[in-house]
Amino acid sequence: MSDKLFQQIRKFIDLSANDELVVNKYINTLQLNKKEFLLHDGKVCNDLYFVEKGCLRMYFINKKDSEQITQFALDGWWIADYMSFMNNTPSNYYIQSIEKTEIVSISSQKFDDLLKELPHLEKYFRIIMQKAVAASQHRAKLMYEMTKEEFYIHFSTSFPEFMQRVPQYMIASYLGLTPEYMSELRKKKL
Amino acid sequence: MSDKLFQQIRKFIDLSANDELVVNKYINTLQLNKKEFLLHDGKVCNDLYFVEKGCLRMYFINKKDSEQITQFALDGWWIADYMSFMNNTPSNYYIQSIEKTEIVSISSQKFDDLLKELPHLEKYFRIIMQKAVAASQHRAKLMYEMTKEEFYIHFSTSFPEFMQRVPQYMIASYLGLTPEYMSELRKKKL
DNA sequence: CGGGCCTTTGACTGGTTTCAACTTCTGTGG
DNA sequence: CCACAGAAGTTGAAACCAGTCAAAGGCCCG
Repeated sequence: MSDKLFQQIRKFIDLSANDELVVNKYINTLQLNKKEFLLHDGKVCNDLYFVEKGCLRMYFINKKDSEQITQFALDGWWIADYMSFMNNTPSNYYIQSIEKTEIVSISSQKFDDLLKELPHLEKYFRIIMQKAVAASQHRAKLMYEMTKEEFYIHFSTSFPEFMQRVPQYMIASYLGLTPEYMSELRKKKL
Repeated sequence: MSDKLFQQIRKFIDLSANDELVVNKYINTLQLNKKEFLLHDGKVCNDLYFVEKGCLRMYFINKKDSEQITQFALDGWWIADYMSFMNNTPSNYYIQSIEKTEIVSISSQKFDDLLKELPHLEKYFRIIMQKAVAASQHRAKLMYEMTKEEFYIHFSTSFPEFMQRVPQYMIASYLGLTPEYMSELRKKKL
């Protein structure tokens, strides 16, 4: 069910068996097949999503009417449009499964209630958010210092298994380059 | 002293006069003149910094031996190299004042101690981090969807007062364009 | 008042995108 | 289980956004 989530929480704070029961009152679990949506443009991002197993992508539609991927979420990652989530404003993003995926979700209302009932979970989420900030600082640095070619090589050597798992055009989009150019880079490196 | 910090904390949680005294045991305040450093390459980022008043920049040295700015921090913002802060690993960044600046700082050790003594501050920091994640999602989206020219126009119209406050070459660096190209864009828009 | 840093200008270059056409893969229905 | 339509990936030519380099001008601060 939501084993990986509890396992992860326990990496950062103590969580009693009873706490676990409490958490279970607030969360939902859902099973997604390939290409199912958790969020789409125009809707408020009412939930935080935790990937138990599988893979999600987050994207928006750019001016040229094509999908621009901004994030992937793999096992053990939380994902949401946080701006929309916090302010209850409509999102411009889509969140969609790339493969069969198990999700734990919690609505913003229940998130508040849960944290009221179990305040020591604040620490877990504070750490998770802190890690997310660290990760985005790191990613921003990479994008500043690397050319597209270097960024592609960096990514493909850092996450070779991931390259197998998702279609090329999605990786190209995430890396901010065209499928055509990525194809050229690929050829060059084989 | 650290008025703005307490004021900000109270926007998100209750903070008693006594809590305030406790916090004061853990934090430091410091006054910086222009161009003083809080962090430099090779050093561990041992503190979180809160800008009471003034302006900081965070940058690293790229392959071409020039400064690449990744973040600014204005009044009311927290800044740190979170990767270095959390893992106690050496940073590749510099954090430096751009003008006369008042800072509140807290070391990672004292940060932990403070949160142990006042656990309900976890909520404040959770929210701060969550906002930081939201902001970086937003920034990433802008960088994906805009050309450099659009990004420059967006930035200069969104923060006109800031444009006056810091040298052009720093803004160019932050926006990821050369001073020469930015100069060209400027001319075009006047 | 002078030196060095910041900004501007213009010519040239190249990394990356765009477009269009072609090939290969994949999944769905008959 | 095969066929075939649409999706994904490749190729090559042309165009362009933005960087590089070099040199001159402006301006701040000691």
